[in-house]
Amino acid sequence: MDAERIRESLESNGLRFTSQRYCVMAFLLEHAGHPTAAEIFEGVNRLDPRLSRATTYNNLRDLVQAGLVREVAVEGRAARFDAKSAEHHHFICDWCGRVEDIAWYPVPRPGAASLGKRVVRASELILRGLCSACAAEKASQ
Amino acid sequence: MDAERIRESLESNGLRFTSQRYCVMAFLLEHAGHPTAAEIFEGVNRLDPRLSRATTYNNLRDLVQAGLVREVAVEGRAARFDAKSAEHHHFICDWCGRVEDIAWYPVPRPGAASLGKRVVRASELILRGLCSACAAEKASQ
DNA sequence: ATCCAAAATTAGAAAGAGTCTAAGTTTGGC
DNA sequence: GCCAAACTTAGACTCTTTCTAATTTTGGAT
Repeated sequence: MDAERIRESLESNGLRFTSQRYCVMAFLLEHAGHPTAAEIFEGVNRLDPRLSRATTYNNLRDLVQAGLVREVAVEGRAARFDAKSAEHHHFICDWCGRVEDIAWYPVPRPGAASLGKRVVRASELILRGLCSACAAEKASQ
Repeated sequence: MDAERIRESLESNGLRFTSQRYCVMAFLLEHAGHPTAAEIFEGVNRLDPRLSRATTYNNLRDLVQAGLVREVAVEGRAARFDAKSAEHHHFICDWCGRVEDIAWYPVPRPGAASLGKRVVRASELILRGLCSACAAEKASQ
């Protein structure tokens, strides 16, 4: 996704194209490893100090609302972010908190009976366990 | 699950049976609405002031590790807790953050190829959208 | 029953993550 | 170029959770 594509995505969602917004989105596209807000702030701010912490959070919130970015809450740790590209599932490491993508495959949604009057917008499958690095470390101990 | 059953569950996981631990577990069994740590602390502490905030968190951590309690991280909000009983999925309201149970049905796990050397301990399906209260409120506006 | 070490609990301080405020700056339509 | 709305900012603040160091409780061994 180049700058023009990002501009279009933002504007079609009623968001202005600002230098800061662009940098946050570009950082997420270049760093697919699910960075935290703090990592995004540091990464962008190091290259271009015209980005504050508050704006990092504001822009992440706006990008999530616009559907361009996905947020993954991890128990007891900072949330992680993900530029939405191809559909995929997530794996969360119990030990180090790392979030990894798992190739997408279809998962059935529940029937209307068990949903009642709820309005379902999205469904996601989360796998938990040990990432390969942590599994190796545990095995060698 | 009565006191004796709770005692056995705790001891078979190497946890001592303490008054505080019991109260936290009992509170979760009686309040299936996925309370937050703060709600559990207030609820138990009101009846029996011999429970501190730190112990609430310590016990929740221990109970989760022992597999008796499930923790649900919600983006931008306090985690919610759940005494593990019958298997079920979760619905999280985008608007109010409420967590609700969805009747269980089997969900396929990914093939070994897409897992690599990861060790998968659990998988969970999370549905997102508006709970019936929030959906009704939105519709009436 | 009593003693002991390990486990658990406590209050309060501190850390970490995220939000808010009020003032200043940028954006894009006119 | 002008203007209002949108955006950004620094830093204070809130909320959730963890840590610390001292005290208490627990259950096994006498």
